[in-house]
Amino acid sequence: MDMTPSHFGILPRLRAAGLRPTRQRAALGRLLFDGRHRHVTAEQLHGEATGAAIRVSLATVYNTLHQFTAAGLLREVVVEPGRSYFDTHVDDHHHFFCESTGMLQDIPGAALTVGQLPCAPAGTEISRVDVVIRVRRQDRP
Amino acid sequence: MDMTPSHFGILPRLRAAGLRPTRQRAALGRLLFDGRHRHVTAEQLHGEATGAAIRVSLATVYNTLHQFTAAGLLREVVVEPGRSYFDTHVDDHHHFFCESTGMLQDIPGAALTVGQLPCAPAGTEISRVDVVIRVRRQDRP
DNA sequence: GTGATTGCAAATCTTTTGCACTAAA
DNA sequence: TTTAGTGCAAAAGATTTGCAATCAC
Repeated sequence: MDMTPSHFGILPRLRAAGLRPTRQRAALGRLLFDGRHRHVTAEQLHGEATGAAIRVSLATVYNTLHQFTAAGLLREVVVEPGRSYFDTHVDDHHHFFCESTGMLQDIPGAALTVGQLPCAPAGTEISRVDVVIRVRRQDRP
Repeated sequence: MDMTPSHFGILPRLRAAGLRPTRQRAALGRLLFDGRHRHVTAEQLHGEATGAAIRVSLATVYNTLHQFTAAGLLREVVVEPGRSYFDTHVDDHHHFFCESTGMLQDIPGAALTVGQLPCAPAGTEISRVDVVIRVRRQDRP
């Protein structure tokens, strides 16, 4: 798991991914890869950029998130209909999703084990196994 | 796992769930609970109804699917951003999702085991564990 | 310069809502 | 009757797309 802050490496990292290091991509990359594991929606990231006085259109945020995902820098997590989360942690791991707050949280790799896996249907191969543990706040249901 | 065809029992079943057995609900119920385990989107079900000469508006299909879900007759499965599937199989089980075709498929209960489960974050309790095995067609990637 | 990238606004797609109308009890 | 349920069309969100302007190389 690479937790290296990419402040200083975002440009080469974009180049390595075949993405031209534009002002917008670099700025969004710096927001995203700050060394923490983050789960953001396009709307959230756009808000952060705006708050940081970075001028980016929402459409570009969407495009960039998908380009980063295709390049393997991000991973898309689907837990709610009509809203996509992007995870800066791309290694194999799973998630808690709080239905009360909409908060997404990594499950430490070792804390969850998937035992026996079934065979994929004929003619298909497994591309990924996603486990989502849905939780609810006990106090306000 | 109750595989009883509900052709003859849909009206009492709706009443038991506190839902007035209207023409539309009964018709959609008959399409859904035919003894198979089905995974449908609102759009698909609306198409089926139309094809079967059942006049229902798409809005009513959405309302009905959510009412059935709230009543425990259906279960909502989220695997794609911007599209909800409803599963007529409400017992504990997991899914294959084919990214190539958008097809959803039940995983037989015994074929998948989740081993060690982590504790839920403080102040929360587990409401459900969803496992989605994403697969891709080998021939056309 | 040249082709990739961006911004904007409009378009698209799924889902929800408001409200007058209809039908179950 | 009385109240829940329905249809329609409009609204709401999230995401995408078309195209001219802009930027990296």
